[in-house]
Amino acid sequence: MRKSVSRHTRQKDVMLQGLRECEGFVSAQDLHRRLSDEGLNIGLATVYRQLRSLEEVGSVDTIRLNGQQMFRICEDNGHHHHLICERCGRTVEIEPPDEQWLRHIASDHGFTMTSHTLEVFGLCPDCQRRDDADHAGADTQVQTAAQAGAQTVA
Amino acid sequence: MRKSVSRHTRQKDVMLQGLRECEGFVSAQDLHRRLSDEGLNIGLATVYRQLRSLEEVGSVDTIRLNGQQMFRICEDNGHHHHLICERCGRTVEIEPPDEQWLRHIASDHGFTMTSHTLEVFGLCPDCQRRDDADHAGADTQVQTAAQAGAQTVA
DNA sequence: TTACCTGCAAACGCTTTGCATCATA
DNA sequence: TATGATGCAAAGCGTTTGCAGGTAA
Repeated sequence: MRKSVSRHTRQKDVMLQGLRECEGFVSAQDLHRRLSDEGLNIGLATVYRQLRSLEEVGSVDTIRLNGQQMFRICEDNGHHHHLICERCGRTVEIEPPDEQWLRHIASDHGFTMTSHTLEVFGLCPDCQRRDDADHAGADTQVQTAAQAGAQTVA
Repeated sequence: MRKSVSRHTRQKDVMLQGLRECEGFVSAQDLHRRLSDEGLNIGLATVYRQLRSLEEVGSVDTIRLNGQQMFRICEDNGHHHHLICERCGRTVEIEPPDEQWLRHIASDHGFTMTSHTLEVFGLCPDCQRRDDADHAGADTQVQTAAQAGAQTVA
């Protein structure tokens, strides 16, 4: 069993560049489209493969939103959580909750904690403003895509 | 615009019964298979449709695990979170984190919080024991399905 | 020259939908 | 009897994979 060495390719650069240009989380498909629009040709499969390996190494962190996996570059390592705008995907990192507390809760039930997720969804200042403007005109349809999405709990 | 009235059907009963028999979260497919095995015929599409409407009403809560949506009956309303065994899906409800704190964090960044997720993954006592037994034999492959799954952050 | 990486397209798994039929109220 | 619910199969969607050709080292 030989250890394979990762090679440097144009596509990898393109990927990182694309990720860095994003403010918040992007889906694989969006990232691919965005790169294609810039004329930086790269296969969709490659985007997925690259994102997966970046995830494994911990260079991107991911969440699930609207049935898709969303990715965000993350140069620093270490565990953190996000405050996410459910409209535009803009992201702010927030401090982790008290992990000791979580671990404690787990062991109270005989569980050994291995991991946890915490995501806070909301509207960023800009989208809020835009939202208010919209409401001034027509004010039906309160439900947003993200709220309709799976994993979020009110 | 007339309000449509929900009808009582055999399938709905079967669904609820099936859900009640589950200790933790089940996927739609598993639930369907489980019911079929019991001879309670019900279409897969119906299972999905039913789960969706139960979710809308708040009678089930859901999480995402391994790329599937998992469902769990939840007779009480009110927001809560879960401690989930990543091996067998067994679930324990835990108290919500300090929501005021989350809301505060959000507004610190100009966000309006609309929702949040918190899931704690681990091994339940039983699976832990089973795991130890396995390790006594072969002790390779540490990675579990759930750890490899998307939304979990180490 | 080796073997990792890429692109394409086909395959996949979960979920949703169109439509004809069934059955509740 | 009217119309919401169901079942089937097909379609949809995001994601993964097989494979032949490309390319870094």
